[in-house]
Amino acid sequence: MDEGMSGFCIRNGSVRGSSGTKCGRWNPTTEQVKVLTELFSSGLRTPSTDQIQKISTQLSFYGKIESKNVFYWFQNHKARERQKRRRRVSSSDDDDDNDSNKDVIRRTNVMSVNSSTQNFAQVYKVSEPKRVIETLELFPLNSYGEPESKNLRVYANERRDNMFSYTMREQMDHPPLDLCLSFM
Amino acid sequence: MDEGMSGFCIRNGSVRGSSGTKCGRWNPTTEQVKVLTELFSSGLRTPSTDQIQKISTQLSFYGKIESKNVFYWFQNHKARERQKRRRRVSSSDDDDDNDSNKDVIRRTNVMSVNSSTQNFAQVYKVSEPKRVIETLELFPLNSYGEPESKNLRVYANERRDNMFSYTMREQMDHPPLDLCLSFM
DNA sequence: GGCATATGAATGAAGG
DNA sequence: CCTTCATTCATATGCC
Repeated sequence: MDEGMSGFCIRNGSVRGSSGTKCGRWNPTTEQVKVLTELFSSGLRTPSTDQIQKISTQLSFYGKIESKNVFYWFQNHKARERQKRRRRVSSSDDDDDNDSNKDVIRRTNVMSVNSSTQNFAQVYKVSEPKRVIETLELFPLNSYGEPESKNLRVYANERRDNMFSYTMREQMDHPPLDLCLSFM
Repeated sequence: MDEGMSGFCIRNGSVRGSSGTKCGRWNPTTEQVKVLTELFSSGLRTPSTDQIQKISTQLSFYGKIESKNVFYWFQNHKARERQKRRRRVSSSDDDDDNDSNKDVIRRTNVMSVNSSTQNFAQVYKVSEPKRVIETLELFPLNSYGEPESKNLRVYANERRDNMFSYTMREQMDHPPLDLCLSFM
């Protein structure tokens, strides 16, 4: 409804090219897609608002991007993967569309954190002033068997592999930007 | 979960999409969306069951609709408006935006409505929070995206014939408030 | 140039 | 209210 036809791009007279600055809808750069894809394959499927923000901020280095783009990207990517599986499977093979692990990343943790991690708007629930600072729990990745991570103040290099210590060395020619996607 | 599908592929009258009017889920007509949007921008956020019922009844004139559709519409609209707000806080850039409900009338397919000008006896519970209602501004008939001459606020008397006159006369037991909705 | 596919964006419907 | 899933719409892009 609002934007109607996704045309927020008020065509400033310099677009419509065929490269880069297209207006209208987000056009991810190769690097952005790459990072997003890696995050996804690491198990991140439904990033929290916080994560979205961080990812977005990091990716903005490669080009214009907004939080919602990240949000949609994950939504779509997940949905399509499932859809594909759904379509092609149905063979009732062993492959039973095990998507139940969708919450593999979140669930269990994110929600319980308070402090700055309010989800979209936990504001109304101004009840507990409990701990203020805590550290967000890292997402469990492929194992939830880490319930004891009380001291989750883990950082990039210390993590298993669900975290990208992106230090683009290769094709990088931009500022540091070590993308430590340990967000959350 | 008992509603089942209620799917009715209805009329193509002025359904938004351009493609096949899929059935299965409610596909609001532009008029319905318009009214809902106006109600929302007037301050209505969480209509009571009673209001939902009435709104639904009135909107059924424009096409199939059920109470639950109205209910969901408000829930979603409100939630998304909020999310949009939240998300908007990142993106370093000064992404100026029409955060206001610029509500574009998607297709403006102002079909000729057999305007029966029903009396939209709507119970606008002038409850606590907002009370911004007075008269809804008319919309630019069949033009969209064009500059709204600040002053084209037309009122009831000027309405053509597809306008609802919110005049709660019947079950009214609250302040005046005549909501003049102009449809297309 | 249209048609086919990929994918960004939107939103109805639930679940919790 | 908050989060998520399923569908669908709208474009961009690639192929012929």
